[in-house]
Amino acid sequence: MKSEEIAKLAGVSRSTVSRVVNNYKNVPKETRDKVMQVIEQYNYVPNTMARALAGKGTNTIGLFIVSVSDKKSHNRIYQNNYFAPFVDAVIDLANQSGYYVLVHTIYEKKDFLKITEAFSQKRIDGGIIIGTEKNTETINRLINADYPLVIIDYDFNEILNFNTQKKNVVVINSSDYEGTADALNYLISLGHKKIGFISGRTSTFSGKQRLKAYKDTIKKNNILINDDFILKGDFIKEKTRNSVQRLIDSKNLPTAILSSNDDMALVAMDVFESSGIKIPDDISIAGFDDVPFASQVHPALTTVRLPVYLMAEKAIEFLSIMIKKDTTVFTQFIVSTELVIRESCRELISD
Amino acid sequence: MKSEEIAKLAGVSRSTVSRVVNNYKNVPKETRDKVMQVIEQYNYVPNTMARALAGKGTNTIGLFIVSVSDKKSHNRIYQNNYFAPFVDAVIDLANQSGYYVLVHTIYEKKDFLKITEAFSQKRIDGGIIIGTEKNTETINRLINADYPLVIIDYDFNEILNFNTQKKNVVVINSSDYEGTADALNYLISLGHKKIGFISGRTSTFSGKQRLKAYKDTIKKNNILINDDFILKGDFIKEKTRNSVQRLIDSKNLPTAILSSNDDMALVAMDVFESSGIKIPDDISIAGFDDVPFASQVHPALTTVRLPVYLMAEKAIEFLSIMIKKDTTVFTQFIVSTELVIRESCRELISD
DNA sequence: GTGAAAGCGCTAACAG
DNA sequence: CTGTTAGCGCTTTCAC
Repeated sequence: MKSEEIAKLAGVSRSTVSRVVNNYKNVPKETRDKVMQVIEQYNYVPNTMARALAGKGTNTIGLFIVSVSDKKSHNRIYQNNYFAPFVDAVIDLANQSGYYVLVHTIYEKKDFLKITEAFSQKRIDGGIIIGTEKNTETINRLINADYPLVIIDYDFNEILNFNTQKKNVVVINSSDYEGTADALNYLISLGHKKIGFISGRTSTFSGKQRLKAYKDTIKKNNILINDDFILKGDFIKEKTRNSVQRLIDSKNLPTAILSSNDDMALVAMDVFESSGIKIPDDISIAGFDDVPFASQVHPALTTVRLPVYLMAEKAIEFLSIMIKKDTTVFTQFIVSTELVIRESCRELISD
Repeated sequence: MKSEEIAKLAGVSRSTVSRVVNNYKNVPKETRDKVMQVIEQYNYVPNTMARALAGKGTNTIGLFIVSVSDKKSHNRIYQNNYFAPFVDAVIDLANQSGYYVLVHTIYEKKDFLKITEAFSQKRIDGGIIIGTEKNTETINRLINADYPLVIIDYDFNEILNFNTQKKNVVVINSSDYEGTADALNYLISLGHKKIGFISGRTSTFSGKQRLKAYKDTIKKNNILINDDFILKGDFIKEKTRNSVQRLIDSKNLPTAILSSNDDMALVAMDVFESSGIKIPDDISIAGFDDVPFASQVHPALTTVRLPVYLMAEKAIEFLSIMIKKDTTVFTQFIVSTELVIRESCRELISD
């Protein structure tokens, strides 16, 4: 069923059918109704490929998940507690808004080409990029081409520096700095002074912010920073396991540890308990993200909640606005985190 | 950069460029090399929309997640421990094979149209359908249109009945019946005789099979089936919570319970423990699926592992074969489950 | 072997 | 208001 046939059946031309389909105003109600009836009767849906070729959008958005690492074994998304819920939420929300979603993973530098390709081939009307290690060059090319773009967890200043003209971009970040400070202040209020930190990948905006907030907050409270207490985790479980084990072997433990994310906090809990170190009795642990696991583990993990669903909602919302070209939007949107106190931290009773 | 420009630069016609791009044999190596060089130099990629319009495939597959329910509040995929890993695995694997993936959720009957639409609009070359409540009518229409299709968890006999001609379909199921029997036999070997069952949605093939296996196995072991011990869970957490609570209130507990999936088993554990009923001391519990949670909960859940990743691999593999049209494939593929014994079941010491 | 030309289904500028 | 016409970029007969 093509527009020509509908036209014939309705006794009009293809152009008129097109006008009706695209909701042009200059079609009399009578004609419109006549055409619409035939369209509905035959369940006609215009061919998207032809539409796209002729210059219209494709009604689909791209979701790119980048997880570039030096390692051979990549951190596959299906086993990542942070990506997975976001991905699924985006799909769900986009579909509800009538968009198709093209999802693509990026594990190597050359995969970035897939993003530009998807845009230049008109496969997508707009895109969302999430993940570690965003490629600045690619991002700038996309922005300069004025493709509607939403970037999750990215340094907005980088965009400001590279782009004099404001374009169609929105960056969505969370209050990583404040969230980290909140958690730390909570730990300090519990009487902790020897507070360790498991850092994430600092090539990530949030990873960088959380580490900075840790150092700043510790200093601000007149606590001496002990570099031995800053563990490298890089958001990778295996690496975290090793770092924590080394800390245990050093026989010099902090009384509390804040982790840059829950996945690493959970690993730490596991390693500590295997070594007979009880949580929260012997050491307090807090995380960041509030992944589903966090609340179901024993003891339940105290953590800083990242509103993943809200972030997905905002991403779709902004992208939708940009695609519809009602207005151009260039902004950073910051969602608030929230400290969720559970059972993994205890008050330090000073003698 | 379009084929015409490449043609000009290479000193040939668009047709020749097309032939080179599509790997036609009747192009002399010399010409091919000449064209290829220009293509690579300018990083030319043919426009997929135009290609699709002209009759070629789009190099993208569709992934449809159906979760139809009578309820208003749908069981969103992003919070479903069974769908999420499969979805993510499929995306990952498809991307690795060079496919783009279009993901779509289906929450209402009318959403099924999106599947046929995606195909008829040539948005996708093939599709994978997973989830509850598959719409037989839609599926038959798709099969008869000969669209490459992989269906997860579906009764193959339904397809055999409705389709005399063998078409391009493969159904991927797991050994639900055997897996259930394995778990039950394990429980029986532990000395349990009063074994309850939390059933899933019987509108699902796996849900039906698991229930059937439960009844058969219990009977086969000369144990009387107590209908009070068969709890309705329908793969829904809230429903499960209520069913379990009612069982507790009845004061007549089985000594062990097998759940149709882990999510419900986890809910049951939670409800029991809230009522002061210890696992596995007071009651043994086993699940099905082996979701990531299962191994990290305390006590770790004994369950039947569903090889989700393998299922995703097979789905892509078969779909790929069908799309390439090397051969037509019509078959059912059954992946094996495996009993994973952990800590949630204990031997019943008879006096 | 390779180019010319038609066509995939749709939109948009141009007339009327 | 509405039909006619010319593309969008590619594939594919059909000749040469």
